[in-house]
Amino acid sequence: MPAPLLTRDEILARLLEVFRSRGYEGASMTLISKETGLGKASLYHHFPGGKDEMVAEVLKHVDGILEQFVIAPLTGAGAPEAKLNTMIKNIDQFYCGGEKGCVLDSLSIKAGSDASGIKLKEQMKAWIKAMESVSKESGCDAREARERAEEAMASIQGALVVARAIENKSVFQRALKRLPEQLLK
Amino acid sequence: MPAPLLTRDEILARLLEVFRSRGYEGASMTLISKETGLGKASLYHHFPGGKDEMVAEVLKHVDGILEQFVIAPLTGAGAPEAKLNTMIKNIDQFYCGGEKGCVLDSLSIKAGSDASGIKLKEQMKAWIKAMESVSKESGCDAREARERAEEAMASIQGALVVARAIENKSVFQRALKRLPEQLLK
DNA sequence: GTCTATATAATGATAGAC
DNA sequence: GTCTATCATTATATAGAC
Repeated sequence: MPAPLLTRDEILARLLEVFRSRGYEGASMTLISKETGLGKASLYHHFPGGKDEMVAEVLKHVDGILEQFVIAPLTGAGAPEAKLNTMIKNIDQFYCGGEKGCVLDSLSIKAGSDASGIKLKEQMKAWIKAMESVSKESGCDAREARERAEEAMASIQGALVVARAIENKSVFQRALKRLPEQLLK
Repeated sequence: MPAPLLTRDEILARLLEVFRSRGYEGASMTLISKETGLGKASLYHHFPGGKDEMVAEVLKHVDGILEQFVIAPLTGAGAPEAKLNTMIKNIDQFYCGGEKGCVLDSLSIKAGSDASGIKLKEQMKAWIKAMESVSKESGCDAREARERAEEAMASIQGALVVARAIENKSVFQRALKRLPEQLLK
């Protein structure tokens, strides 16, 4: 009985990288095997439901990242501007300064209204809601805070798309820099 | 010798829909056959190079759409605000008010630095450049116009991503509404 | 130019040894 | 828990009739 080569968290972290760079259909079992270093049989041992279960577990893993990098910083104590700056620093790191794409975008192509589609929707809404709350704290009324948060989410996602497409990370960096004025009154 | 069921332009229009909704890997020949109404053998008659050639031809077709809906309106005669409003009306129609995604995003997952990747990059740059020119016309200096245009591109792309993810087209509508103040001095 | 039928390759998934 | 070997299915692509 060989010892596990990777912890479950390490496996999920690598799966996340494969899915966000290749999408659902582009992430073949052969590629997943290569990128994780695990044989196909090992992967099916960990995820008997195959790719669908991998996606489901990766999205649960993303729940944790979202909580740690976005929700907790934004909903804790402190001044709105300071809390927002923490989130900005975190997502700059998570997206490698704009080099890497967002899994909520990559996986949304395959996702219809199935389980993963619902999950993706919930996660983006949770992110928006957290930004909405700091916007309210800064003095925006309910509707304005909501709209500013949705626009901020679009700025982040759009900057990632454009940065990848034209291979220029500065677009993402400027989007991050504009977030405070975009969200706070 | 049966008569052609579809014109080449109609075929390309349908292929564009398949690729922008499913991405490269998600668009299987079986699905493409279903969505275009053409048998696989017919598809290979029109595109001997298979899916790669389809993508290449679809992107050439997108050149025309881009020229007609974006480049020509923005670089022709007229006041910057009027020209921009024409583009906004055009892309609102092309993306069905935010219902449909952008093929430059959907296909960017498969595209590395191959031919299609280079083409996607060129097309998004051409779009940005056209918006940059109206920004300059409105009084922005070179650098500011460039940055505003990149941010406008990110606004459009991001709004499409968010609108699809949270199933709320109003995000895209508001992004369109903000484009004039975003681009023009 | 389109069709049916088929060849060939890659895919997701499993069995059984260790 | 991981491996090699293999299965069944689906994929891309082609041949040849009409």
